[in-house]
Amino acid sequence: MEYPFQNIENRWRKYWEREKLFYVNMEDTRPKFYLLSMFPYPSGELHMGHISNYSIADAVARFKMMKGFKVLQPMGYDAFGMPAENFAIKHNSHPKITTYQNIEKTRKLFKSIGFGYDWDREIATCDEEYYHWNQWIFLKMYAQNLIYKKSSFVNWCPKCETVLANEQAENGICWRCESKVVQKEIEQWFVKITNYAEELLDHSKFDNWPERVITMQKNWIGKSIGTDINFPLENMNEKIPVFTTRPDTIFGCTYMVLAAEHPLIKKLKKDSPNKKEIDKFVEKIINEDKIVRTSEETEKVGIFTGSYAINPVNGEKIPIWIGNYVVMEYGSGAVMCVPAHDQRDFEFAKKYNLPVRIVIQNLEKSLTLKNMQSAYVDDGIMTNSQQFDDMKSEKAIEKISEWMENKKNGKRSVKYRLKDWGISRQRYWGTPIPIVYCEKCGIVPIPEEQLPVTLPENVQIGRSKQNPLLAVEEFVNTTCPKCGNAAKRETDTMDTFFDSSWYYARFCDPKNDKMPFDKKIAAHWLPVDQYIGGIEHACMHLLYARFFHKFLRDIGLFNSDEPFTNLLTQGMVTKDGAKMSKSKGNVVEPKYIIDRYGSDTVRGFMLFSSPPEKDVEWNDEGVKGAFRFLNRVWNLVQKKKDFLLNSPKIYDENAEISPELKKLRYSTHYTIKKVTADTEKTMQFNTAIAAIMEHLNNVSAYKINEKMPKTERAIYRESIEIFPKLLAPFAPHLAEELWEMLGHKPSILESGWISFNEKFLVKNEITYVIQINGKLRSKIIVDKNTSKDEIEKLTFDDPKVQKYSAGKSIKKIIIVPKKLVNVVVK
RNA sequence: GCGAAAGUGGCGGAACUGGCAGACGCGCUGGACUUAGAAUCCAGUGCCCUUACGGGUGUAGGGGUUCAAAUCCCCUCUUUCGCACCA
Repeated sequence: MEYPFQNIENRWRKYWEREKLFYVNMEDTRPKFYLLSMFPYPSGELHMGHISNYSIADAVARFKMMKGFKVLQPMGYDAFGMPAENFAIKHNSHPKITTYQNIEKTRKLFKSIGFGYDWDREIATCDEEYYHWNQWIFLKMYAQNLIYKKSSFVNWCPKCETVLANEQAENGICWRCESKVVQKEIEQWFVKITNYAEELLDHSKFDNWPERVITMQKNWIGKSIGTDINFPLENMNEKIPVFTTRPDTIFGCTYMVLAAEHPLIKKLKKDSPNKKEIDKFVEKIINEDKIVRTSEETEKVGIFTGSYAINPVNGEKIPIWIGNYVVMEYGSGAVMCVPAHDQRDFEFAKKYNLPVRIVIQNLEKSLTLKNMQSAYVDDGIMTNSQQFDDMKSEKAIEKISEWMENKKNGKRSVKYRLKDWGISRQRYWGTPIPIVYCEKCGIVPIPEEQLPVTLPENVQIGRSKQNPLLAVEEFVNTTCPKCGNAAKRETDTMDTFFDSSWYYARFCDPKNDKMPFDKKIAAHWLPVDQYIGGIEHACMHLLYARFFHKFLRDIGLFNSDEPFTNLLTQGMVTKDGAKMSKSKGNVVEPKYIIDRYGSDTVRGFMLFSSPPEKDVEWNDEGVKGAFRFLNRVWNLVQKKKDFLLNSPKIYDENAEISPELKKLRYSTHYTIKKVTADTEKTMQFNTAIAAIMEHLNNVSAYKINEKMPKTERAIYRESIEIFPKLLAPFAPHLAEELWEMLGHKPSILESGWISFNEKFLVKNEITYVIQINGKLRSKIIVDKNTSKDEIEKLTFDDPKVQKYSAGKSIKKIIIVPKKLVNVVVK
């Protein structure tokens, strides 16, 4: 018979809610533990990925509660953004209606699973009470000069007259109308995250972050140390700054390449005879996919501008080209080209017959223009470089930089691959940017007291081609906060990453209507002790949130440097080797599985099938296995309940007991140790659950009878009493039920975690593995105190050893204490 | 393309700091129970040779270091994630 999971789960969910077990009380003086899972986009359905993610978090939360912490586990919704807007268009409705409907559904599903959230703290980023503070933070950043406007390129569909996200413009084709996407230059708002680049590179304040996330962030920020050098233009009173990490090669610079987006091109082409070709070329390059364009394998192409620059170190006239392999986003959008010592420049120079000059020789001095098949990019000895000849190139980097600085023609500098963060979106469903444009006063930020700038509801979604806000006259037309004259509102809304960059702080004080959160309350809860979410957020979300934290610290709202002390990146749920998605038709509905087997089974399966940071492959049969396990535990307790309740709880630890009983007690204490360590240290719930299963097998194998002496009854009782305790993080409803069946008062979460006795884990006998030439041939069991000499003697007494060493000479014998013996024979 | 990871039976996975490969679960095979099925329980289960005893072989592929390699090093292949307007 199946255990009555439905009754059990309903009953305990109601109990937890009634007793407010997961609602945090600020008066509670126990140490805090803030556990946060990345909040979901409310699509109206939870998929298995969510269940997996939140089951991991809930297990940690419950474990920490039992360990005596005051656990804060909140939940909310990342509700703004393109998918929500598109969902509404598809259903011919309004995002506000559909989003709140979907939130309702999502909340219901969460509640049906019994996750331990403090629902009083629920937030949705599309609530006015939330995005009010996005605007407030925006203004604070604006006041600190961290926000500015600049023109940049966006994907633009000429037919739909709308800006497209990268995913809507795959392969340069509009997802709706299949027109060719072009790059359009528009003015957008940017956040100077680069001001914090150096501090973001400092990962030393984390307790436990996956090394790979740290590496990815470091590479994403991409610090490089080099020199800015100015190249004067011939016949023009203008200079082109270039950034180079190899100033030592500057005497070998024979031409220069600008990015197609470089602002100087407009000036240069004026006097050029081939103006039309340049325009055509630039347009073509700008509209190419950047990943493809800058790929090493893509053929380097360029066009001569007709203008020349002067190499400041030797006065040489060098041609200025425009090329596809230079991007505007990095450095200054211009590079000095040294074909002999940079592979990209080398290929470009070969193609267009530009001069190549060797200025760094290898140690053998064997480089010649004729034998060069590729650029020589290593260090070496300077040559063709006037006063720097024969110097080591590493030293020349220093000397030439110094020389340029003295001549006021350059400066040592540090550049980052990290770009400033473009937060403008030409879309409706997001936080309005609190700015007005006044003819008299220019760009005017809305005063704090006048916040929030409410997102108007009266819009036609999906009808108008451009940003729907442009058509809402009562929104756009306003008065200037400075001079009171008529003015226009900004119609761009914010990137949703802005919303999710500080939500962890709002959860600490979600109802505050004076501030985004109270300083003292935030200081109490932050940083988040454990953050859990997908690896896909390694660079963007996690860097943005770290940046926000540092900014809010700098304006005095936080007293910590980092938002998340520990990070766990969990894997996704796959089926048939692929991520579950509707288009692939491999979605498993959580609701169906929960109705059939219960939430404890689904949690158990998710946690058992693989370690948390790995993907979980969904398997219908595997779920049945988890269900079977919980049934076996329930049946065991159900059957033995009366026997156990009539057995003593404590026993004499020193009493002589049978080897079988000793084994059972060993299993009990070993399992507690294993589950505790796996849960606490590495969150390896898969091995923790495996250990509980193993213990169940051990207990089931132990035969009992009514006449068993007291000590034996007590040890047997102990072996069963640990099940509800150890299962409480993974199968919380069943655990509560079993705890009560065994005569305890609920809730088990308030009963404390369980400890083991190291005394019962001591083994007196040790099994040594005997290897001959590294191959397992025999085993010997010896007392734990046996000396090395004795072990060696026992090894040679072993018939197997004699068999395999017969007629051979013993070369060596290696004894690894408490493990093995390896005999090398020949 | 660049950056970051991963690869172990039929499947999910386990293996401390280099020391018995395959814990635990699924599946499969055989048995018990049953009118029958489902469920449950018991036994077996990497592959190859062998009736057995036993032996060989095996952690994506190739090479190396070591008494000893899934684990360390080099090369190759495959898969996954990210690449700045998906969140």
